[in-house]
Amino acid sequence: MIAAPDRTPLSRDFFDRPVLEVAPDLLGRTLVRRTPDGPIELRLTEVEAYDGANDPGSHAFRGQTARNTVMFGPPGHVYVYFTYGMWHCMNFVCGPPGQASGVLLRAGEITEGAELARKRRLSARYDKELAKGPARLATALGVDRALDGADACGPPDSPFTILRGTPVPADQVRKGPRTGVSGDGAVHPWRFWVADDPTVSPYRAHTPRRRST
DNA sequence: CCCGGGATTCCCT
DNA sequence: GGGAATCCCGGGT
Repeated sequence: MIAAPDRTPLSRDFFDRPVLEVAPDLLGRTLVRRTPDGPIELRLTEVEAYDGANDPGSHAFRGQTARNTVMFGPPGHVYVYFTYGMWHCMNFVCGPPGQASGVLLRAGEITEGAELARKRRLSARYDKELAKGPARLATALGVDRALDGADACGPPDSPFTILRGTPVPADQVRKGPRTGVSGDGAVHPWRFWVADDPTVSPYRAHTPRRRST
């Protein structure tokens, strides 16, 4: 028998801790995303920590701007950014206001509403690829900048709710270098994933692009 | 499977 | 101006 995931919401205090504690603790949790067409649920399998102003890999490293304002606010809210001209990615803000830490949601398993996720991810050959990678995850859940700042610890009809789910035992948590991060920010092993999970995204070291003239 | 190149727009310098 | 917390497709092995 496998115990059913715990559908109690996580409290805001869960996120009001050092980001390196929160990130591995998020593995196995259930994110509910309520779309106009119905709910989609995701079991988190891969995340990355970004440690505020101390972290050269963080969007908060150079201080507060219009884009990253939500990172400097209270924990438990969602920071959504747009990147590479095409994609959105989402984070949970961690630590007290001003800390500007966050956890990037890199991959997960769709456990409810797969038919809704498939409509947004037409290139996915298998369901395990629906949310395999941070931009794929955001696409599958219908997340864009309009949801920047949404509260994942708010009322039960909100766009997001994060549930206790089934936390992953420490001996099944793996860690390694962050994906896609360049320069000094690449050295930290702040990517966390569930051992042997088929929905975890493949590691690709950062490769600088040439520019066309 | 692995690797390399192109897409496409916003943000900060 | 130039890079970006990425993805997809095509070609080779």
